[in-house]
Amino acid sequence: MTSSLRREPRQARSRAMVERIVDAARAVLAAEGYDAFSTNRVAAAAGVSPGSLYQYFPDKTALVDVLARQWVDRMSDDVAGALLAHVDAEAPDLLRSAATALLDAVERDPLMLRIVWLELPGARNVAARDALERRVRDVLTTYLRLRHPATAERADRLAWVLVLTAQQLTVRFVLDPDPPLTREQLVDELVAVSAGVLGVPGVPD
Amino acid sequence: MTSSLRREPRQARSRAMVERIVDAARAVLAAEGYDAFSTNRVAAAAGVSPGSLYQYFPDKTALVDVLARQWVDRMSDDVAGALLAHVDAEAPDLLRSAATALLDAVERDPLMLRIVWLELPGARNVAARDALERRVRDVLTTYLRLRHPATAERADRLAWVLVLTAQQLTVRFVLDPDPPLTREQLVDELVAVSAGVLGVPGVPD
DNA sequence: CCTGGACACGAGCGACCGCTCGCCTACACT
DNA sequence: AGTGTAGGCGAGCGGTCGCTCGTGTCCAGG
Repeated sequence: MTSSLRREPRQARSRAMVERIVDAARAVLAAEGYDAFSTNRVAAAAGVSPGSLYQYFPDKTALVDVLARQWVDRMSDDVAGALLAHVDAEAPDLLRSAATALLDAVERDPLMLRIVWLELPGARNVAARDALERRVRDVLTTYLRLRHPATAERADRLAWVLVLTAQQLTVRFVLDPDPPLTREQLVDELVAVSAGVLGVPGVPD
Repeated sequence: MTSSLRREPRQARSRAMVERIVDAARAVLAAEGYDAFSTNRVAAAAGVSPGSLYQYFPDKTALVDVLARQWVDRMSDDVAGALLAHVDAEAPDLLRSAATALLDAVERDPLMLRIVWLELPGARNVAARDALERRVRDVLTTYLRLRHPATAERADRLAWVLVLTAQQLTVRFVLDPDPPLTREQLVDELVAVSAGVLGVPGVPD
């Protein structure tokens, strides 16, 4: 991966400094929102001078990009891994496992979720979410082609619908301070939606 | 409704000025994004001095709020009206009509949709979307209780799921410059999702 | 001990922002 | 014409921001 750093930190001390800056950046963002996210503020929070910050990050957006990329990578690893772990199950068990795993992944870091989803300004926000969606959608499309050949020729459409739907419901559930349903109810609804789209039986009810 | 204007414009000339400012604000936002949306820039685009702008708007956010509120009002009128217009149909015709009407409404002003969804900064963005969602969800909840009494006790949950899902799919479809499905296919998927959640037959296939 | 260069520092530059306020014009009314 | 006033005007204020660059520090190699 090409680095977005201005100068590659070669010594342990330099790498520690970059890490301190990134951690401080995440802390400022989480605690005070994007409005307070100025480079001077981040440098101060890291106990570092603005000049030092700019030895390693070419500009402010590079710093945001590092945070967003870290989050997207971890999040998509979680989700993709969770889906692949249940590949061998049969529907509707598969759907239920996948829904639960997805919800677990989304719930793991609500602070950064809120930041990436709601705080980052337009362009960065969209880029991060797109990267996450594409990764998850690719995994799902591949799975559908392999394990659900009946829907093969519309696998890309189905993956688009399922990813956007499941993402929206889980994210909003986690971000909602007072959600109108419980975790278990949400999983039920996720199963119902997926079953409806896939044309497989969800709950025999 | 309480006005967010600093001074209520009483004469025709004043009202025309407010309108010019609001129109210019929308134009700047649409053409150059929120980064270029400075009060000086808007005033210049309206052919008006910054001082005049601040005779009617107490601060910058008030101007954004007017734009957002106009959009939310029109959008939610469209959606709620479209839903109520098909109240008498039977599923799955009802679902198909509702899905089509929803898509029509969302497609009506893609420019402002993009602005409210992607450009406005966090807080304003969320407030506008919340207002829209609540309005549509209320209509849907009422409908479900009346016409779908079998699901009455979970009507609020169902409305939450349906509104978020349909909203996400339609909005993303409209904003996506190269969507992976056609309009007709999207309507089909909306019907399938809704049918799955409601537990009614969607397409007899 | 001397020296050179990598690195960290932080005051501050230049630009732009939201917003104000004293001035001036235009018009209603005498 | 004279005059009071509502309202439009725009230079510019106070402040913040992203970012720079001259200076100082520290340490490795001779």
